[in-house]
Amino acid sequence: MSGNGDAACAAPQRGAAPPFRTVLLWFRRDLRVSDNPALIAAVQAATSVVPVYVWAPEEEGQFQPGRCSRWWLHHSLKALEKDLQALGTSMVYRRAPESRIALIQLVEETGAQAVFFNHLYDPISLVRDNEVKAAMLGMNVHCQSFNGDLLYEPWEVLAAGGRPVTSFASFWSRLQDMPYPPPIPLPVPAAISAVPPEIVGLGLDSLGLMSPEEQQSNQQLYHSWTPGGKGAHALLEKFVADRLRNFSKQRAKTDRESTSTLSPHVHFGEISNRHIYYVVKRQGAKLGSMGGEWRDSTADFVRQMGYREYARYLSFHFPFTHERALLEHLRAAPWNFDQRHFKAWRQGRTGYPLVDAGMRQLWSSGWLHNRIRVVCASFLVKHLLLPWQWGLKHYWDALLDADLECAALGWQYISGCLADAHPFSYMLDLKKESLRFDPDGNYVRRWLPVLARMPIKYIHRPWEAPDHVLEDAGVELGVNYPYPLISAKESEAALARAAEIIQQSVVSHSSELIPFRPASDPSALRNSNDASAPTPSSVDMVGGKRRRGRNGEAAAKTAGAFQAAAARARNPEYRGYDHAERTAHLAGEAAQVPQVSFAGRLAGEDGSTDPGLSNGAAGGNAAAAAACNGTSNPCRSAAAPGAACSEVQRTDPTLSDEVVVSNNISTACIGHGDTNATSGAQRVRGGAQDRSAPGPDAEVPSVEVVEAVVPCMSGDNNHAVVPGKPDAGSGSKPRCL
DNA sequence: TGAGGTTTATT
DNA sequence: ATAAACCTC
Repeated sequence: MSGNGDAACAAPQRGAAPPFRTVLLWFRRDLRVSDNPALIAAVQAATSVVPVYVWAPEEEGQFQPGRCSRWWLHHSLKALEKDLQALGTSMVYRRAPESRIALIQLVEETGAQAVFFNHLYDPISLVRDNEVKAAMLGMNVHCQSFNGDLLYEPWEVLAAGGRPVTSFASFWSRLQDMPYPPPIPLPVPAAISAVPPEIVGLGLDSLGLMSPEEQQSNQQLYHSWTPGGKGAHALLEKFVADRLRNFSKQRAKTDRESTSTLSPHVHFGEISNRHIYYVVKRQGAKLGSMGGEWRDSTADFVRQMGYREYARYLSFHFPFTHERALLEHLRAAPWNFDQRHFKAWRQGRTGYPLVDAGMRQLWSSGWLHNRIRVVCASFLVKHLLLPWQWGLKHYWDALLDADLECAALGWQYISGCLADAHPFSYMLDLKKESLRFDPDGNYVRRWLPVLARMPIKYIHRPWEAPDHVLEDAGVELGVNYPYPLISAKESEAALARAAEIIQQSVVSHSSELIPFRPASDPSALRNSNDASAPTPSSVDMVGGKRRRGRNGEAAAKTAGAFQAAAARARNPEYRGYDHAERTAHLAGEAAQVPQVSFAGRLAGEDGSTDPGLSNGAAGGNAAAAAACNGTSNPCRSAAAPGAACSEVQRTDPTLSDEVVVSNNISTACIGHGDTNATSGAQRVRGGAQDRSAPGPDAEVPSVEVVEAVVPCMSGDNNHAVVPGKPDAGSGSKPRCL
């Protein structure tokens, strides 16, 4: 008995009165009634349970969910509401600038003596949840949290010396050698007492998760997806019955039918991953003897689940991986901060059909097959030498299943800043990938209709096609489909140069500054105090002067682990190893390093200049245009709204685009974490990716690139100035090869 | 059969 | 880069 079983400690003795009169059940990304440890515990521990969902996107900073993600959240909550109603209760919705504030209010209104919730592991939640606990402690309210998301908690899986492991292989083998199984899924409670009538919340609709302007863009989502636990379980059943058997062989196929497509369900916790784990395991055990493919496929699928598990593990132990590289050597990467390249990538106008098809599918459907995510991400980082943080932010804004921990792991993997990934210098072979994942070109044809009539031979490299072939296919390079943004040769050379610069930096700094492989640094985690918290437990008690039963000690350790993780997340200097001795050096370096961000704003392009971009809103980009005209300013800061952009606005005649570039935009925009054209409030409701208004070009992720060493945007010529790179300006002009 | 080359996956 | 899996002679 482990994990969920511990939840029983909160249960009353049979016949005895429950220890609490009222418990707040705080839902977050555990939107389900089955296998929900916090829910079960609350039902057992309280006479009255008040389920609550707080919509407080502002506290997520620049990682507020995008349109598709919010659409999903809305419908997921709706489905949960229905499930709760069937059990006899309802959801209390609140809108607040901070979850903590709403919870404090609700505690006061309900007189709740306890708050129960399930753990989250992203850096933002680590901090917030600990602040919530502190607040509850201050109010003498019991606060108890549970493992509702993972097979094993991050502190249960440690290397010798209590340090976290830093390679997936060791993580995975440890996970499989654990002496006890992952928590067994819990049942749906028989009934939940109704919320007292005097407790009122908002209606789901008035949270504004979907805005009217987005409705049109959201229409197609209804056809492809069914958010909610019921949809999730149906999907899992179908997957196990139809596709699991051949998962190992088929999953590289890029059409949607090869994978489980459960990720958005899993992200919002509509279905417990432990449930999935046991279903798949059982299937493998049952049918493993019937053929190797069952064994391979179930193991393979569970391994994919392991990546998600590992992502949370890394995020917990190194709560900066969504913005800084795990291996520090990428601090020296000479990123090519080129707005035009970044924009072309987002719009799917790089001239490489597989990448462009992927980027258009991403933007228009919110979904991408994993392999295509890899191809597009790799193209951004390795071909265009753009910082992976920019790509991460765009994926975050566009993906239906956007998940910060998985994003951090994926992008760091792509960028070569994990100990067990490709080295930075490795470049994906696009030719090969195209042949492997889209041999017939059907994927490209589907998402790039302009290439629909290209013969197979040239569909992945239209720039090599003879004129008459292009003519027959109705393709005019440079007109309705772009020339490659950068040639394979050029990008290879640039990558090699970049890798050299990085390598030099590593060599010259490694002794005193950069442990190339922090994984093997024995001083790793010296400044964390969670090394002593490996005891398995799902129960976390903070502030409970009440029950410190037999699990009290383990619970205290769990709380300690979370406090330590929150402290790490709060500490901007934390890099997974003792940082103090290097601070001076870093501070010296930081003084010469302008913080680079971007607040590019391109107006009036979209469909009007690119007929191939079917999703563009031709001529309808009023919001973006207004943003650049100063009607509303994309660069806002609380202190000086609109201060940053006007002085650096520039027009680039080669693109008929207004390009807003700034050197020190970060100081003005970054703190705010939001450089969208719409106001903060509008953005929350979804300005971000509303296709009926701004297209992908209007989406301006503000991502602080803190690890760059020198590159800065030149206000003069709008291209990155990269030391050691002779033709630094080469990326600034549209390419016609 | 096994040495030796080739492909594939790595998060 | 590197190892494992997969070919081939």
